[in-house]
Amino acid sequence: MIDRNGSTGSFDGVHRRNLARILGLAHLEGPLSRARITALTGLNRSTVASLAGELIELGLVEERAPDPTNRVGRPSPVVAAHPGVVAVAVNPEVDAVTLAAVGLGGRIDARERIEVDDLVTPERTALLVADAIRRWREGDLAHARFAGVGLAVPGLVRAADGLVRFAPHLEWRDAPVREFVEEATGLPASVGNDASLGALAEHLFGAGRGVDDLVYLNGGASGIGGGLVVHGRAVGGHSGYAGEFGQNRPGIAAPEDRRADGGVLEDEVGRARLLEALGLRSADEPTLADAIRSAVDAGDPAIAAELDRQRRILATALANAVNVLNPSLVILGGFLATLAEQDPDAIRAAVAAQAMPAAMEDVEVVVAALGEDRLMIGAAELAFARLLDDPLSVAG
Amino acid sequence: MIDRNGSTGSFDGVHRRNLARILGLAHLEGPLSRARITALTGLNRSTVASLAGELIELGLVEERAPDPTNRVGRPSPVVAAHPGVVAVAVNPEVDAVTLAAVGLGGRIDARERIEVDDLVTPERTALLVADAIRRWREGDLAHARFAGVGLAVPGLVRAADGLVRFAPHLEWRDAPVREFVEEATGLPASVGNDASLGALAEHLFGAGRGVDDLVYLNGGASGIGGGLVVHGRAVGGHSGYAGEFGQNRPGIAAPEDRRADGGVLEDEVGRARLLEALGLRSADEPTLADAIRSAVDAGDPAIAAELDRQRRILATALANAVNVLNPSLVILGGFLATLAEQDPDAIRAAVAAQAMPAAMEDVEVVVAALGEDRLMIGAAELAFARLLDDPLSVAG
DNA sequence: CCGTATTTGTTGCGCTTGACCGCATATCGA
DNA sequence: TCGATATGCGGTCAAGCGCAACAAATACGG
Repeated sequence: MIDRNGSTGSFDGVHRRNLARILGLAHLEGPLSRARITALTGLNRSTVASLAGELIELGLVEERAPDPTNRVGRPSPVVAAHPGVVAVAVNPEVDAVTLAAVGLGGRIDARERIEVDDLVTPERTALLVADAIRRWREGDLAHARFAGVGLAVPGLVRAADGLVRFAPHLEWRDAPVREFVEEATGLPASVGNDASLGALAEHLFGAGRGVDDLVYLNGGASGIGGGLVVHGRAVGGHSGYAGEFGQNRPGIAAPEDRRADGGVLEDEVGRARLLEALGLRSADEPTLADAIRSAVDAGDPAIAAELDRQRRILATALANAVNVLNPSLVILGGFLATLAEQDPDAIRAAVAAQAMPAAMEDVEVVVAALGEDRLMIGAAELAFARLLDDPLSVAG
Repeated sequence: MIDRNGSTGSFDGVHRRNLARILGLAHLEGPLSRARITALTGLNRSTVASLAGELIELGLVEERAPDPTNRVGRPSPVVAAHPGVVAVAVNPEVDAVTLAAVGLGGRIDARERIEVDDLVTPERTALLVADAIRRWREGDLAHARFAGVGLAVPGLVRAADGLVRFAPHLEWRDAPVREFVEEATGLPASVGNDASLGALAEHLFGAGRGVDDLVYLNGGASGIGGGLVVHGRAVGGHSGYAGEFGQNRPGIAAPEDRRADGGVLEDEVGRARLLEALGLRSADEPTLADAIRSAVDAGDPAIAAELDRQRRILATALANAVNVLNPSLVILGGFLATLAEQDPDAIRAAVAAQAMPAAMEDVEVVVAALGEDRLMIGAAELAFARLLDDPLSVAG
């Protein structure tokens, strides 16, 4: 109740937390010397040595010969996450299921995109995952240790049990996909919302590294999702549904900017309206971005007006978020990144015009950095969570 | 950098944290038996006894004879926050400065409201505080230990150094009021935004007790402010300006509902427009509430329409917050509470109509519980923060 | 090529602290 | 009055981290 962390307040708790801190550093910061770990954690040299040794015995990290560092003094061994520890990341989508084996540190060891004709069911997703793991185990990843499976699902996921409450495009409703995957693979599985996991990935490994308060918005084919980081932690909310910016209703200053009566953000700001303005039927992300660039370069007034309109409305939604959350960073992904890249200062200026000046002082608006690996890395993080939180939990 | 808490990860850290946990329990839960502390913390009986003894020696808690508990077994001594430990809470406002001496546990030992004719300056505020402390020290609180001063300021407060960036109604701009108070009183001082501190108080002692994810909105004379609690912690944002709901621009579905062109939430939803609909010039909070009740009971259509209009717009703003933060509780204070109490289910229904159904499942909308003491308790919490975080920091 | 300064790993020791155990004590019910 | 239950208290134990001394590995200067 008050006690957050099992055995906090006891020696065991200290030990576990210190192990977790070192493993976390190896995971997030990449390979780093024991000396650097000592500096970053404030622990004693001897303590770091002993903890690192314990992590080595657990098979979670390995020590390499020191990097040649042109500095005086005895060189310090480099501690790195063990390459044999991998998580399975899964992203079921309308047209395909993407799977990846992701190592600690965010290294992607294998990646597959399995196209599907019909909508994939939760049961079939589980089978595809089990099948991929079997193939990987017979191939390059024969000696890998699979820590678990993380699923990034485009829909609402209940945090308590990983139940997919509703994924409109997949037509999943109250789908216990976590249990299906655990049964099919024998591995622990976790489920999260795709945009929230994207936010997590950008926070840990992308444009939001080291930023403790950020807002992430992603424009996908199916709408606008997002995620928050507050106090350096991803925000799930009470049930795990936090971050649904697409369902917000921002103010629309000019009535002629409104397209959908009583509509929400993703009715007004969306790929479909951009495609329409371009006269295209459909396009994937890079194609759309190229088409927009060409049209703007050619001086097409229709696309310029539509871009401006969407930017204005997006800016109001972002200003609302800035006022409430006072982040230091706003990250835009998907077609929202395209919207922003087209005129990098325009978005920030439009937000600044509507948000409190003080809150805007330290806000940067940037484009997401991780590209298509984002969801795989976020999903893997979910699968690694238990291990990173308590490395001893995997001890045999 | 990684290490949040000074000496976390060492024995000293464990000891300090355990002391802080017990003091925190006595502070937040009120007097409680050693047995209950043992149960709540998971610490060993002997450990609790030793830690409690240490806190007694520090003069922070005291032990009383056991409460008569009609149960078998040896009765357990009751641990309570020491009544002699107090914080000074200050709330400078346009017409008056309110001061209070608040004990651990939220008990208010003294309270003064000093009316001012002209706007109070930061310098004068500091003198008023020092003066009040002097009087208290000569009176009932002769033996009290003043832990510090907490100021709840109606304006933007920079978290890093407590600088009041801008308090429009007080006409303070970049006011180093914290330093003024520290110089005048010789006590450590902290400054926070009034609405954020109200949210903190409601979270710790009011309608939001035990709730880890909540949104608080307060309607004051000067506008709408608010605060958030995420992961059980108050949200300040990067610079401390978080919670400014009043500056948001929610969608307004019916154009005829709009009153201010290009206005923000507090231009549309405000006391002034309620007073106008009632034909009143000014009124304090209870008077306004009474007037609204009477008018509604009398079937006044103008006030009913205005209440409905404000509720609709407020509901959109709340729905936006619910979608993004997925709280389990929304707390309304000030005239927003009046707005809600008038028709308790109407607000929730209006929010539910515009927020995601799943996110609304577990949301309760309630009225603030603490009344006029809210800001004093929140400000005192600020002053107690250091002590509660590390009880040993006050050791001589 | 060698000595010195610098940095870091290693080792053993000691301190701190919470868990555990046994016994004394306090209350209630029979 | 006695047994059952639950707690307090003191002592002992075990575990983990810091510390200090020593050893090892590197750069630099002569």
